[in-house]
Amino acid sequence: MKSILFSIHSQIASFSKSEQKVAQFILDHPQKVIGMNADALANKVGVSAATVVRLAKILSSDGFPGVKIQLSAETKVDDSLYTEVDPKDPLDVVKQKMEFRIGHTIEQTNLALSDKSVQSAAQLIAKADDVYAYGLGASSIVAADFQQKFIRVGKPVIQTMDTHLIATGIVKPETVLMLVSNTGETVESQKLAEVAKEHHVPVITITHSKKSSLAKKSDIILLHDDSEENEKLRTAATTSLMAQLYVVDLLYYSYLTLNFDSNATILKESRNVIQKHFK
Amino acid sequence: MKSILFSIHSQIASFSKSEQKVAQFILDHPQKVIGMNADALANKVGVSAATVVRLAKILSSDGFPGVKIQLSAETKVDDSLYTEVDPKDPLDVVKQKMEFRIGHTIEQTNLALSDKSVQSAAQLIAKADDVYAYGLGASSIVAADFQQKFIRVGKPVIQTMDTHLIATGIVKPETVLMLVSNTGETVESQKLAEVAKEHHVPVITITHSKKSSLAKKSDIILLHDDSEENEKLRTAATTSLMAQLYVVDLLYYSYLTLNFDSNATILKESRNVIQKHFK
DNA sequence: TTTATTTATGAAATTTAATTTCTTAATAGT
DNA sequence: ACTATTAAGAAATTAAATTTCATAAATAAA
Repeated sequence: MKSILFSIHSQIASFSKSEQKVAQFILDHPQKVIGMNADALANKVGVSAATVVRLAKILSSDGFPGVKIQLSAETKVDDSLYTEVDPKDPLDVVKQKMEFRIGHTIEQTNLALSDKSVQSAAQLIAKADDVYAYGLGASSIVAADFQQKFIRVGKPVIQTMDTHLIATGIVKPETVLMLVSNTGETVESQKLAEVAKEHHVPVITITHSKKSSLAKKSDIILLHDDSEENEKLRTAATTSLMAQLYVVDLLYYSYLTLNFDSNATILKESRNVIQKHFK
Repeated sequence: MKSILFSIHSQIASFSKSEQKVAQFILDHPQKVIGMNADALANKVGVSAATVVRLAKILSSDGFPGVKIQLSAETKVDDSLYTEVDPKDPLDVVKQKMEFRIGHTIEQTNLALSDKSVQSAAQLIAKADDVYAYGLGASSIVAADFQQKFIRVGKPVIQTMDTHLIATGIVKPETVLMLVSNTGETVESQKLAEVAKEHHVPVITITHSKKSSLAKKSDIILLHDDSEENEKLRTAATTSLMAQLYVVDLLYYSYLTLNFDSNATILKESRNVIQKHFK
């Protein structure tokens, strides 16, 4: 289905003068139009209802009500939901707010994250002999997810919180270091990045801040959204966690497609193993 | 603006018999309803148009057309996006598809998950002396997140993959066992549930299947969506993982609000510790 | 169990909104 | 300047939504 706003935009030159007035109003105030009837819109822009309806027929086979329905599908919901969760909120309100926030976070991450970085990161991992992953706190969960996903497609990842162990591992250049740090300021991660640099080991970092100290020490930055700037109580920041996991998932996907057939085979085999021996 | 589907879901019990027929049809086929008029919908479910309109008035101040408009806003139109990610898709298409899928998953989880269960689970945890958490594979990540969140608010959670250790821990009735299992068929989890039952330890389970063996052995079931039925390649099932993490987050929220002031104080203090000693 | 009262429901009437038709005005082409 | 074509509004029509009202079903009271 095509975007109706886009369709208006690209067709507007071909409309008649009165129709253009209507079309322009729809482009400027789609949200308002949703709440109007054809008559009201006609009055608002100073044309007749017939003109409004005629235009509507061009835009949608379902006439004016159809236009409103399509506008509603495209015009993003109002932002009243995009508020901080409050400790006084009942659970069903929290659910609504969270649903909205998570959607927003993923959307923002899609914008922030560069496809090229993901693909380069996937290639680095594919070429590497060993991959080390490190994250502290909530980021350790992301590092663990990274490990699980890649082991399943035959790419062993060492994930540990023992920084000394990682430091001793990343002395060969055939290695890759994956760091996960929301703020990009975790001291331990920075130290590991320095060690990696010394030994010409590429560093991939998942973070929300491209200006952070860690970002500056990284070869590839996988940027995710951080909508938690004004977090208060909702510390453990599930939306940030989800954004990071989402980045890992895209990276995993990108890796899979690099050599799809062979990776899919390994994946299938690793599933069979579980199925056969543990179920 | 509240979600109309959510609103129907939570109010449906209070509707009359005929209204319920209409409401259920809307829940099952929102997309179809958008293309119908009140009469057609009435005929489809075998009630009168008056009933349809009456229900519509309850759901939206703008009556039946208003309901259609709201459905359109929520029912993410583009079906082509709601498809399995394909290995041939370029990354930007994958991003779009994933954004949609994740949104859908959270939405479905909001519908599946009962507020009452979350609140009861939070209360059980609050009353317990010790909490044990167990999950295997991707579910271990969820269990780890659960542990992290609750430790930060002063409720120690023991999370380990050593089932024997957990089994020896859950012999006192002041204990709670949290199990995470997507399918609800993991053998180890079932064994732990049996041990718990023997010692009158309540079992809380996060799963997508309420009919699973594990669900039957649980005292509280926290149900999440699983849109991965027809997964092919996208095994590591990030959307399921996110749904589970989301459930944990709601549980955490619910726990926090039980005794908000004291929990917020502990949380603040635990943050200060990190800030002061590790940054 | 019977009776009263409330609630639920559909048929028909009404209202409102959308759409079409028809006429006139504006514009462009000869 | 005259004719053909297109544009646009007023009024008429049609379709949809909504309300009213009578009746049936369910529930409570006697």
